[in-house]
Amino acid sequence: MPTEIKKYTDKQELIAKFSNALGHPVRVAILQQLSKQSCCFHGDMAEVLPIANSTLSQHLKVLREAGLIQGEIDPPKTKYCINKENWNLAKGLMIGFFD
Amino acid sequence: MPTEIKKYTDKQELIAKFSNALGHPVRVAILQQLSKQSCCFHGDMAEVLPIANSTLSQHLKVLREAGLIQGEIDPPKTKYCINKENWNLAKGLMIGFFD
DNA sequence: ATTTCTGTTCGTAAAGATACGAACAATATT
DNA sequence: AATATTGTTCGTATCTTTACGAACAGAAAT
Repeated sequence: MPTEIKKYTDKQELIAKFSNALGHPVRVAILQQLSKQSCCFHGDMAEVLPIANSTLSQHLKVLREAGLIQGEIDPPKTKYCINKENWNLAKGLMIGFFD
Repeated sequence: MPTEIKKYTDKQELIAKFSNALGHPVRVAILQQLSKQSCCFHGDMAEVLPIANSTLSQHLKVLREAGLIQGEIDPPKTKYCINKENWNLAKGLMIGFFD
């Protein structure tokens, strides 16, 4: 495992990872809503968005795995919030990227 | 064709489109280089990047179709440049998005 | 005219993304 | 205990992305 050849810098990988998470309009919509009010329930988003519930779960998972949001179960509902640390990291990277 | 139901706003679609283009580290690397020196030949990038020539062409096409770069043939070479108008559009959208 | 240089496009394979409904799990309510 | 509510996960189908080498195309030089 020390024989891993890095093809890209950590920064390039990070920018790509965050950008990828923003690469679908429904995920942009989710994040816009979430950044506006910081937190939101799955159900409230499902009412507004033009996708099936299961598809929404998948997109939320993508955002979670990219580190941009975090979810917590607040039975029987699930509440999703912006992960502020990574959100700010992404913000800084993107601003730096565009100069 | 008037019966098109819009699922997302133009802004959401645009952010997703630009983000998608940034969604692969090699494309991030290309744009970093290009934004640093404004223009660059295909061949010079090919020397540095860890991908085949044909793959590079594909990635450049993705960036072109997203509007972030433009290419012009300067025989026998091909020169690629940042599309400044769209670059600034993307910059503005991303900054607005992250607040 | 043929060869060289540069880059694109084609063909193709493997992997990932997106979508949905059905089935499942966990908690709360009856 | 049975039911209802809320989301997640599973199974599946379809499409897209990424990658490569081979074949191709255009201009320049021999």
